[in-house]
Amino acid sequence: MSDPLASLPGYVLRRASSAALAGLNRRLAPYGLRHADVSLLLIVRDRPGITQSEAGRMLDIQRANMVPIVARLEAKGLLDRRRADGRSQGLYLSEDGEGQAAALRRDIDAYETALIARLPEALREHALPVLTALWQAADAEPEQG
Amino acid sequence: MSDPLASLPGYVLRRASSAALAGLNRRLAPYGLRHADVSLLLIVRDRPGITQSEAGRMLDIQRANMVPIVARLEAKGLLDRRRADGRSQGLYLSEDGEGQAAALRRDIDAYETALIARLPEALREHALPVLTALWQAADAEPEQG
DNA sequence: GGTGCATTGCTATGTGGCATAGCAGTAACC
DNA sequence: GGTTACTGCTATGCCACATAGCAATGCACC
Repeated sequence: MSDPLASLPGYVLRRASSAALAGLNRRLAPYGLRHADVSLLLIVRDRPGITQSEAGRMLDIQRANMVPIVARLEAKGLLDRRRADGRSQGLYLSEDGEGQAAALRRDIDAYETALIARLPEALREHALPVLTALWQAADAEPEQG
Repeated sequence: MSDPLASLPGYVLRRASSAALAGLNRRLAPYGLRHADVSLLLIVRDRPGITQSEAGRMLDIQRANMVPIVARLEAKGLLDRRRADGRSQGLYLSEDGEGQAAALRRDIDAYETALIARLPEALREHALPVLTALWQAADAEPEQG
């Protein structure tokens, strides 16, 4: 099991991420939602009236790829679109959407809490700061090779 | 910028992972290799003669998905296949493969080092332990909802 | 107050990672 | 020696993500 890749933070990061995502998807399956859908739902819950493009920028999802996500959530009756100006539309949770979003948030929080609880105690407090810093560090990348 | 998802380790983990992967892929582009190819190359370098299935298990890649990866690396002349027994084949680096693998390893190490260096100093030492523990924690998952 | 430019939501399309189902050939085990 | 397990493989589909281009709209600036 002495994996030559185990010493590479980037590789371990990727493996941890995909394992965690798989776990999350198991939780999400009963809702019939994908994790991308859920992230949008939670954003809109926090910022009612946010624009599709704005939400896309926050979630780092291209405008083109927002279309099917919004359409799916609207078709499920969780999301409403209201024209904000001639070109953009504000996103709002429907009543159903509010309920689902609250339930999802509870489930996800529970999942995340359980995940962190499974870490050795000494590492727990460092988890979120490390991840946040890594996100920032990886985003703020090179520019030059 | 007060993102309601920023407090969810799983979400931050995913964002960090995809940002880091994007950076890595930029490094890998000159080689014409994908990160999955590279991980296999490094595994074979560490364990010459390893079987396709064994490598797949280490990398958590399905047998079916190993096929095109091995084929690509073989077509590039980086990897050799030698029949181990009637059904399995041992994987070995070619001379070219050895060279490429060594160069890749250097590049990737440099990339990873730079990534970690961009973290606040107080967090650096915790990064790999936290990630490793998260990987393990996410893998060792629930079983029950 | 009209013109050039940026933005929005969208279609169409391609790619890469990952999953499952099924198959033929081989090995291992009783 | 017959069942069971494993290997490499084909075929196929899903999802996330990317790019190019479009019509409609808003905005800034002269």
